Amino acid sequence: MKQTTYDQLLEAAMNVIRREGFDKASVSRFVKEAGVAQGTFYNYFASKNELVPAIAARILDEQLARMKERGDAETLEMLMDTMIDVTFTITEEFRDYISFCYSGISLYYSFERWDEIYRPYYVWLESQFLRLQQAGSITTELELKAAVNNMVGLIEHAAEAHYLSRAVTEDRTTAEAELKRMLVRALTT
Amino acid sequence: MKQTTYDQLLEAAMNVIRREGFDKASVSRFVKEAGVAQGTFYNYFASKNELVPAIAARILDEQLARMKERGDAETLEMLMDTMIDVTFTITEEFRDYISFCYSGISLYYSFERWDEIYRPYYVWLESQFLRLQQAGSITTELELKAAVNNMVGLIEHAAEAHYLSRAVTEDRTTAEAELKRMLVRALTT
Amino acid sequence: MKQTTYDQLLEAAMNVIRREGFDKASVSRFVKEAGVAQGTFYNYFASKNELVPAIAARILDEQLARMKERGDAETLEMLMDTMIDVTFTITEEFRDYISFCYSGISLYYSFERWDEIYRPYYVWLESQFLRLQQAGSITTELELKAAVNNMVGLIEHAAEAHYLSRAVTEDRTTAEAELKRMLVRALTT
Amino acid sequence: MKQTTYDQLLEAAMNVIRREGFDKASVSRFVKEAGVAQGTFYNYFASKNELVPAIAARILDEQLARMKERGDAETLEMLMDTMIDVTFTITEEFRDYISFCYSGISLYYSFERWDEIYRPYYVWLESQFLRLQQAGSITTELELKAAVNNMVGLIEHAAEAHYLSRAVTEDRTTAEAELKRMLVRALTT
DNA sequence: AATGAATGAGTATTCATTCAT
DNA sequence: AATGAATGAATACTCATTCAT
Repeated sequence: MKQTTYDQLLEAAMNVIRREGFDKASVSRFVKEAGVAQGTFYNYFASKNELVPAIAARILDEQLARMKERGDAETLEMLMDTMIDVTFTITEEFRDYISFCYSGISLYYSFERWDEIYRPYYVWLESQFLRLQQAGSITTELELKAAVNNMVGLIEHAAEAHYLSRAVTEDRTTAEAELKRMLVRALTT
Repeated sequence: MKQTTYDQLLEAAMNVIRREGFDKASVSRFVKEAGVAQGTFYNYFASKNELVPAIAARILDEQLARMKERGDAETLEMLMDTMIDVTFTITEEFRDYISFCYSGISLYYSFERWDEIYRPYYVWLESQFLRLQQAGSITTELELKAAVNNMVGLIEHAAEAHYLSRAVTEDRTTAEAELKRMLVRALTT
Repeated sequence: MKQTTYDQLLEAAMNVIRREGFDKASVSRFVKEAGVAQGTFYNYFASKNELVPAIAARILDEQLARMKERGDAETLEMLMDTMIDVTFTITEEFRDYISFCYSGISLYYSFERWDEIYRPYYVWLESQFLRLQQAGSITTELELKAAVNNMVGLIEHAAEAHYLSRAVTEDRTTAEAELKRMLVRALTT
Repeated sequence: MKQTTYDQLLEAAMNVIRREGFDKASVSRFVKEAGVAQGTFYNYFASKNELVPAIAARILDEQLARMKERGDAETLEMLMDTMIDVTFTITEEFRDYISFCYSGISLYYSFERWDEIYRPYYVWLESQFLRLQQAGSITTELELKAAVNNMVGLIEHAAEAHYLSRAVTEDRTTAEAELKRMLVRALTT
């Protein structure tokens, strides 16, 4: 399957940024690595800064795709397992970009930009929740949006603490187990 | 007492860097903020990068000065109390610069540069240890340099975990108490 | 035929350098004189220093073009006449740049850079020699590369002595005649 | 005998200029090498450029001093011998500065500046000529100023051709002998 | 006479962005 | 959609010179 020019550019930019850092990396390096002309970059990205949300979106897209791959969960616990596992894996894989995306977006853009990027992810999660509620697997007492929000927040926080901070002591399995216990206590009656 | 040009420049640079970040901050902003000419900057700093170790040294100088202010400790525990308290306070005050100094120095300079900056700090601490040992307040079994090294490392790690990571849960008093218990166990027989 | 931007820049730079000298001349003067933007210079020359070999190459290109214009020589003597005449004319025309190129290239670049610049010139000369040898106009005893090398060296030395040193006494015709006599003695049996 | 600050500065500047070239050499290097403060330079030289005629004068002073050392010549030939010998020696010793002085003075100053520098030298030579004429050793037919001028010009030209050009073939003794023969033919009846 | 801190104009170079083809 | 030459503002750094002490 042929890669679109957009994908070529984004991938090239991510490689260059990982090697050189966002500030030192230049648009001319991106296009050289992607094998396209200088001006082509601006057919796909309004500016160099626009790469930051694009990379963030790419990571979240990947994360969502992998969750969908696992099929519909039958219980809340199964959904949690999927979310935890995928989030930890993605955080490990894209650790080089995550904190850069956080600081980059907060530097160049408003908070609404984050919301926009996260929207498809939340939409899918909420539909999963709704399905489980309708099937009776989750108590309807749970306020859906808040619950999803908290889950995502807790899981991301744990994964980042595990992979991005200098002070990792426990192994991934332990970290995931502790996280799950906390989530179960928080979300089930 | 009139502030020296060096102090004016360093303070101005720290303000600008906090506002704009090191990369975006320009030498011309530093000098404008300090109210001196462009060239004056280079009478005091060989390059813009040279600000990084200068800021690190300034922070450590301040830390050392505050410890000296407290006077000579009579027991190891009193010395620990001073170190912990001052380190936590300084880390809180200069939290905006600390991780920037870590990454900046490791990026632009060799490890020896850190040693050089820390030297006066270690020299003073070792002299305090020696004094306590000679006064009989610390067992002479303790290998002085290693002990000082470990103490500093542990305390800094704890303070940074407390103030720089996004995951602060316990309050400062608790964090300090736990830290001290660990240190006491580590350094007394 | 419209002049390319490269040609505009090179010509402008040569004019400015002749007037102000290489050190005093600034890139901003080059681009102003060429009527292009500051950044355009760096689309064609990696640095200001890179003008030095570019000017040298331009002079040698001109020299080679004029020799080719004269058509294929039928005897070694005719080839000599062409080389001598063209070299003297070029040396006179570009006297302002020749010693500057010598010192500039040896200052900023390795000897290989000279070789690279001279290569097309030597390639053509060697092909001319080979043709004359195959046509029987030159004895095949002559070691081709060394002969070409020596010829070029002698002729350039004489032309430079004539036009660049302050001590010109004889007229050009005499200088050329003496030079030719020496070359004939050196290269024919 | 203690060296004056002026002498220290001039000597330091000459050393630095020989090593780094006039353009790259900086006033701060001069004063560092001379061991004086930055501002002191400007107590002795109106500008950095003013070093050029100062160096030229220093060389000519040295040349004149060495001629005077030899005592009064009794014949024109003896005077020639002295001039030739001293000029060749000085040219060899100061070869690094001579062409730099020529181009520097013509670049920054008017021709009169040269005259001014040469004046003491010519004054002394003319007095020597006059003495020899009055003693009957030189024919009074010789127009004094023109003769001195030509002598100096010829000798300097020969010495510079010998030491500064790339094409030195004959040895110094031969060069001096030829020069003298020419001078004798030119100046004696 | 000597000092040396302060000056500020000047330079080479970079790079995100534009636009005619 | 793609190109890539042209743009020009911006930046770190240099250094001859001044001047109050």
